[in-house]
Amino acid sequence: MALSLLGHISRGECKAMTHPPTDEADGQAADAAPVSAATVPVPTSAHAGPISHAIFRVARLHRMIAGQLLRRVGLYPGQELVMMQLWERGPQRQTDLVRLIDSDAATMTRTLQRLENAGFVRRSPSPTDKRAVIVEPTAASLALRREVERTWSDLEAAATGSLSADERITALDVLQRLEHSLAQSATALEE
Amino acid sequence: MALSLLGHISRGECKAMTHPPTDEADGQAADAAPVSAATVPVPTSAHAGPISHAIFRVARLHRMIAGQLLRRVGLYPGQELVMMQLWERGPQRQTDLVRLIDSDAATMTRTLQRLENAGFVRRSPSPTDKRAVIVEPTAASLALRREVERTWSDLEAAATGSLSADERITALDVLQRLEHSLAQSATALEE
DNA sequence: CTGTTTTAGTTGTTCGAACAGTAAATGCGT
DNA sequence: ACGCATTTACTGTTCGAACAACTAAAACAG
Repeated sequence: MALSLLGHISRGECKAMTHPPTDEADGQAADAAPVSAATVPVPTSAHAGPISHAIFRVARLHRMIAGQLLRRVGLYPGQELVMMQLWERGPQRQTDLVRLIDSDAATMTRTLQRLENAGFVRRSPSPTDKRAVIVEPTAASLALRREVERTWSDLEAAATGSLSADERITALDVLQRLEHSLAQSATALEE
Repeated sequence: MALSLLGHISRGECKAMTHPPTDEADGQAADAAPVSAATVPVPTSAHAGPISHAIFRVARLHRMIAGQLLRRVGLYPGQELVMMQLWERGPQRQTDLVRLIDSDAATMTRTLQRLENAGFVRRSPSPTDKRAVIVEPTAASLALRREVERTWSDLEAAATGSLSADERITALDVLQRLEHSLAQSATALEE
């Protein structure tokens, strides 16, 4: 059963979102405003934080679809980011990748070990810095590049497919406002 | 170093998003349209899918902050969703929780085992269905409820703190459009 | 009633994410 | 030149997420 993709849609009351694409379109207004009764399986969290909850759902769906698309290419989510950096910027130290991808050194180490085992990456000690490891994409990995790029455009299409040009601009604006807001909170949380 | 929170902000070139809220507002047009030079550390993925990439970043920040807030309460991200369902709806079978949270049966099993070890949940065999396990919140867990609810409102504030009422409405609308779009794609990907 | 299918839950495995701790090399100030 | 903080990378651990395979019980069909 898993999440099986669109598992989150399976809460039956979310009418306009059931699999048969029969009646659609009116979906978003319908299940947001009314809040319905207490009988509706709207997760508790929706009361407390509608936008947080929406972010959560969008994020999960987005990640899920990305995972499905990447699976076809033979990568796990996250690995594609590393490969794209390597393809675009060439050989680098792990630290550089960590900074660019904005990831964790530990995660990067293990992800690169897996990419190395998969044959997509070669790692060699840096001649100038005995601590550093230089990472570079293998020739074999180059065959993936097109597929990964197509995956990204597929993913973008999945997210924005039913949006007009104006809506996409609005979406980007909203997302950046949210990011800005979250980033501010993150700084506050830090010290 | 980890992600250290706001690690992703540390790429200095992302002007309109640096901590000092000095010049903001113009952000989305600035780093989306021009694409700048090739020297800017805008992740490769941003070219291919600006909205996808924005979703990804918002999702990560959101999850990161949620993790920080939940840590104070003694829960891991995801566990709070289970507890909230239990608090609001009382004893349930695992399957019900899986459907409500929209999670995975395997994940639910292990999450509940951990919550049981932490003393927040009690699990007992169902008297009517020998397959099922009834899960209920412990008395000890009730002390958490307020804190978790405060966590959710804190998280909502973190995401929407710098947004006006109108912007929040727009944000919710956008997120629901994105969800709808992604959900549609998910169905297409399924069969 | 018997045989098949569906449902509920568990376990195993492989991922990334995050935190802590470690070791080695580098760099910097005195 | 020495000492000390920083940088770089790795390991261990615990999470959730996702997939596969499996058991046992229930529901269903004939």
